[in-house]
Amino acid sequence: MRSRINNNFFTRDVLEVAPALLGMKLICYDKKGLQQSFTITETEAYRGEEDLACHVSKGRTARTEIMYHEGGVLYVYLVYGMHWMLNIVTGRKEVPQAVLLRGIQGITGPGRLTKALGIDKSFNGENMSESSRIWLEDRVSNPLFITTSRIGIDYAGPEWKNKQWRFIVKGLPEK
DNA sequence: GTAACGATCCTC
DNA sequence: AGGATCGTTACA
Repeated sequence: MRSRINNNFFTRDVLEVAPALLGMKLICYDKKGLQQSFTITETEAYRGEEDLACHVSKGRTARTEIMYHEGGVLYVYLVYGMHWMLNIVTGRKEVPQAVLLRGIQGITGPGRLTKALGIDKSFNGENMSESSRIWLEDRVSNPLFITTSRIGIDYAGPEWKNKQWRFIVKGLPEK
C-alpha cells in the first residue's frame, strides 16, 4: 500500500522535488467523481525571483502570492486564455518555487494534462497533503530520466533558457 | 480606462 | 505558419 506524500517532501528545493516527482502517482477525482490515478512522467522546475523564466521574477503579485507559501500547495493559472497550468509549490515559506506538471502516462503537454484531470482555477491553493480530491502517492522505484531545457520561455534569455530544469522519464512509448 | 502578453494546442 | 481566447499585469 503506497502512502500519501506529506509536506516534508514538498518543502525541499524545487531542483530536488521536480525529478523526485517522476514515477509518483497523482490521484485525482475527475468531473464525474471517479477516482483516477496517473503516473507522473514530465516536470519542470521554476526557481525563485532570480529565475527570469519564473513568474515571481516580475515581482510579487496577487497571482504569484501562492508561490511564497510553504511547499505543498497548488499554483494553478491560465495561459493563452485557454489552458490551465498545474504547478506544485515547493520550498520553505517565503521561498518562491514551483514544479510545473507537464506530462502523465499517456498524456503529454501541461494543457492536455489539466484538461484530462479536470483541473481549473478552483484547485489554486489546494494543499496536496490534506486535500480530499487530489494528492500524491509514493513511487515504487526511481525511474531513469533525462533532462532538457525548459519549454516556451525564450523571453527569459539564454542563461535561464539553457538551464536543464525539465525532467522526463526515460524510455516513454512514442506518443 | 486601455493595451500587451503569454510556462499552449489545434488546424491548416 | 497562424489563430484561438482571456486573466493578469502595467501603465495612463
